[in-house]
Amino acid sequence: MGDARTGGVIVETEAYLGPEDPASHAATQKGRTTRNAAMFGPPGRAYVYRIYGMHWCLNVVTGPSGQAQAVLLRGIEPLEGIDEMISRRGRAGDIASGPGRLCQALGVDGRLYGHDLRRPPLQILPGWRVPDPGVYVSGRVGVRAAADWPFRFCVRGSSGVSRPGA
DNA sequence: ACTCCGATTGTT
DNA sequence: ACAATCGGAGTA
Repeated sequence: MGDARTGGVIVETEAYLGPEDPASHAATQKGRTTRNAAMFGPPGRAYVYRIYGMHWCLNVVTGPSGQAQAVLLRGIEPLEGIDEMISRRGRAGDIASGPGRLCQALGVDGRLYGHDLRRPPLQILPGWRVPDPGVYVSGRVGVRAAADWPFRFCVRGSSGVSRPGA
């Protein structure tokens, strides 16, 4: 089966701002390009891009049109269609912890560029509140510029977090 | 046209 | 510690 519904709870995210954020694909020097165009579009859409020539990364555009703000989804804790996700990943461990793994597990690729995340085949649904003590903040992973900006949010103790910290 | 390198992952 | 792998972005 390659059509089983898959999904989980988002447990690790990273925020990226617009021109004022040197680590953002929308940084001033770069401006609007073909690749980051979705970032400048309306919120609630998917900004998908390829990294290192082999992995996909999924962002949720968050700022209003023109502001180019987005949130990178770095990890989910698998809930539905686990077998399908394991099949897509080709391994049982680390199913969807990490931006690349998350996309592979959910079957996300460039076809979803600009997709409206309120509707199938990929949607974000209401979850539940996590009390502040259950969340910790850290610097961003894998970036050179502004790596220390406290924009990474993780659910404490979750197995879906890619690089567990405090 | 050419070079550099990345919001990563898996293996050595 | 390092290879895999390639298109985007900058330079010319």
